[in-house]
Amino acid sequence: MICMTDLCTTSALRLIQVAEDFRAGLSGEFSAVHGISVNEFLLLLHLERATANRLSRVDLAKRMHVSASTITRMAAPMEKIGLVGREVDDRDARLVFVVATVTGREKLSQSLATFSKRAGYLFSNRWEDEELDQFSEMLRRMIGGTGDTLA
Amino acid sequence: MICMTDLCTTSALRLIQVAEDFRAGLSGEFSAVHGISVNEFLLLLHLERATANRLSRVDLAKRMHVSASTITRMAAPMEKIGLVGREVDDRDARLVFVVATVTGREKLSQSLATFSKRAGYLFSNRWEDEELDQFSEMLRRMIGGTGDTLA
DNA sequence: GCAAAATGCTTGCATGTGCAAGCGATTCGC
DNA sequence: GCGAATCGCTTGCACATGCAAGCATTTTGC
Repeated sequence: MICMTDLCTTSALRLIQVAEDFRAGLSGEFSAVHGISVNEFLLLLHLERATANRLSRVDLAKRMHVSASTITRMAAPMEKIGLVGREVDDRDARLVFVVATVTGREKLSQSLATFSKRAGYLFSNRWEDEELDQFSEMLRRMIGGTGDTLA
Repeated sequence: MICMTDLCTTSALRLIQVAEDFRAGLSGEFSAVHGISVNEFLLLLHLERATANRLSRVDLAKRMHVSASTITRMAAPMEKIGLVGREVDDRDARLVFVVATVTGREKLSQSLATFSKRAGYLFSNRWEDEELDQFSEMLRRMIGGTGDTLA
């Protein structure tokens, strides 16, 4: 018996599986070719797509579904190797923004090319343009409307 | 300029984001209501859907995109609380299969209900049945054809 | 104005995970 | 058959991460 519940469940399972497959493949190439993790890539991407190209640590944490302490500990080595820097807020001394350096933006650009290549593998030669359009639009509708989105 | 590459990239980013949003929400409810992690749930689900309802540790590792040592360390506490047991292979003494106990299957059943409920939230009231059908079929095509699939 | 609550960030501790090494069992090459 | 290579699993170590506590700063309630 196929009912709506089953279809939702199956779709959600497939969604998780496809995302994890893709991410697992990405992980190897990222560390080998670019020397960064997928999460570090996503951190740089969040910065690039944020207003003013900078984000506080708690904002980053919410967008990346990790704790604030993880952001602190992710940013430290990225500062050390010059991918990101920090900016303080004039009005609120508690805020410490994370900003991408020029080096960080270059790293993001190179990593994004790898990402796009693999994204192409994931879809290409299987789907019509129209199908992909529709798929992308469906996913857009599934992302929460907070606006703090990557795509 | 919108080209195929951009569309693939955007779709892949959205795919990852939706999957992580969903998984993050699931994680809290699973630990609070069922006392298991999402990965433990997925381990039980892999067992349920495997032929003979059992899998070796390396098979589990491949299907779950984790290392073999992680399976060893995940299975140990699950054995302790009676969710899974172990079976040895008569012909190959190296193989130690992981099998779900009755308790484990009950836990899976309850957890799957939570999963389905949240999967329903993810899709329901937004999509037509036909759209969801198509979405599910698209995801099916994106899963590698090894057959070791959950859905 | 000021104390209390809230906010942003960091740190200590516990847990989860991957990698490499090690051990026992099996298969391969000859 | 037998040694070497392979395979399945486990363990030591290092690293990543969440939670709770702590500190500094800001906002709130009065």
